[in-house]
Amino acid sequence: MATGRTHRPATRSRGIPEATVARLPLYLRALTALSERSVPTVSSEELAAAAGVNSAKLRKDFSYLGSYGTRGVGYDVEYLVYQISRELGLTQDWPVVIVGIGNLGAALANYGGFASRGFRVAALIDADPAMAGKPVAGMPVQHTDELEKIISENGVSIGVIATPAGAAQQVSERLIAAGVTSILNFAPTVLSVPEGVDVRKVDLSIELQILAFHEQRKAGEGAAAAAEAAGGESAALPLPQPAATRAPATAAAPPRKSGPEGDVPAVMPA
Amino acid sequence: MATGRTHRPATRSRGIPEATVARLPLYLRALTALSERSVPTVSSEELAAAAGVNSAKLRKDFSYLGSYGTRGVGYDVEYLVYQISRELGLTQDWPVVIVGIGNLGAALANYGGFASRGFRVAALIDADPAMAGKPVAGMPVQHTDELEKIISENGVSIGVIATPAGAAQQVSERLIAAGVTSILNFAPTVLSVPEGVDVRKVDLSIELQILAFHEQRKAGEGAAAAAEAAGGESAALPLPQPAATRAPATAAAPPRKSGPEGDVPAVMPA
DNA sequence: GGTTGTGAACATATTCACAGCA
DNA sequence: TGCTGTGAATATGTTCACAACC
Repeated sequence: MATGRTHRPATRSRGIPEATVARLPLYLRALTALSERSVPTVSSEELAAAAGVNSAKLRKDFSYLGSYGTRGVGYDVEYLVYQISRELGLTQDWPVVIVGIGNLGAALANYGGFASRGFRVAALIDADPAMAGKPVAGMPVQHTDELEKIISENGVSIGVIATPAGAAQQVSERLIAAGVTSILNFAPTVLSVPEGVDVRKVDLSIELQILAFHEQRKAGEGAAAAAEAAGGESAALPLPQPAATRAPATAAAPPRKSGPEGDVPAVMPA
Repeated sequence: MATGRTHRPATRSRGIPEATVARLPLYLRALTALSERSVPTVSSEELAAAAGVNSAKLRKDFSYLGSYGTRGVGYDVEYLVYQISRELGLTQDWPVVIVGIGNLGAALANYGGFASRGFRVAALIDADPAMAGKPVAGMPVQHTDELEKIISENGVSIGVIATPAGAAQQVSERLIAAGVTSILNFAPTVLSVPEGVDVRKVDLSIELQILAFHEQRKAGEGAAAAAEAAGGESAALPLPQPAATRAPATAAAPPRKSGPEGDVPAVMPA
């Protein structure tokens, strides 16, 4: 059951636009790097370049947070780091559980930039009894039976799902019932969650398919555009040949519309 | 020196809006599931629910592809699978290389939904000589020295970067010089690439920080909203206590603006 | 009757361009 | 003079609501 939606309906939480929120971590990372190099101030232009956006966008983004810059000078790096951290809620430490300790879960557990950036891995959880007790990233894996206890004892409100697709919905339900209200989902499924729960998804094959779409387009028509502005270190891009440049070797004739007999090409074997 | 941007400037490739392109894989996945259950047709309403979007959006998205539905009936599942696959360029097989075979790279290599969905792992590449020859996901890891040869011999145009952040820029340059024009970047860095090259990034800590932002907001004000529509199996959400409900235990007094002396709170240890 | 396809209305996001201030 | 902060202009995305059609 639960026909609920997946992303909360863009509530424009307090005034800061979603698009801006999504870029704050980027700015924060760039600022942290500057801070480590003891750079005292940056201009919007410099910071924007470091974060990979344009400066008008960055200035507008910052304007939602307040007036933290100095005209004619730029932004104080340390001060901005603090303000953005606070805005993102990183001045407190968020305990996080990772459910599903396969290759991916282990990779996530080992990910360094975790603890350092406002998050703490409270537990690693897996359904396989054989995994229980085994140390991953210096931490014993715990069995799914303990899930509810772990969540409530540690006050966990953010869960990461790295299970197979089939288990994800059920895991999310248990997490939510136990008190989790934000989920980062690596499993390739749409999660149905009640209102008030945030879900973000990370999906390899979706990303690849989006890239494939643009690749196809490049190969198709203006295959010149790629080489065009190739200034820099790359000498003469050899214009890649993606297997067949644009001849669908699979799939013979596209079935004519409204003919659901069944002789349709078997794209997508499963 | 490449001051280039990261995402291509939303070229509205051929007419299909980016936002629509980003959802096509979602529809495709839902349709594939229906196809496996031999469901012959779906309404926009049903399919939208399965994909986690609303039906108006779905219909508008499909309208960019053409008129593939039948009024009063719905969409023919097989036919739509074919059309979307074709639109995404999945009727051909894209060879892909994965660079950086650590935990994450291995996880990606083992990801099943790879081969089945229009992509083929052409090679696994790692800089560590000790890895060379070792089989991962039934495939020998090859050394970075071979990168250029692998790319050109296999006509690879899509590369996946799963290296540490420090190596990512350089790897991307080599990939691009060798002919890659689309990159999926898992390393937490902004890549500078020449125009014509597409980069998509997947970044754990950015996603977590976005979730933290919304979490903080929930905890702050209307902490009631979460419990509100909690219909279903979850009995009485216990309103999680995220460490400190809203008291920045770290960071004492926010440094006053334009005071770059250095007594700024040490948020973000690194 | 039921469902698609789509203009029109609305909402969000980006970019421009410049006034205002250090 | 140099840079921020922001209104206004534009572009993109979403939703509504209904005519067209099966």
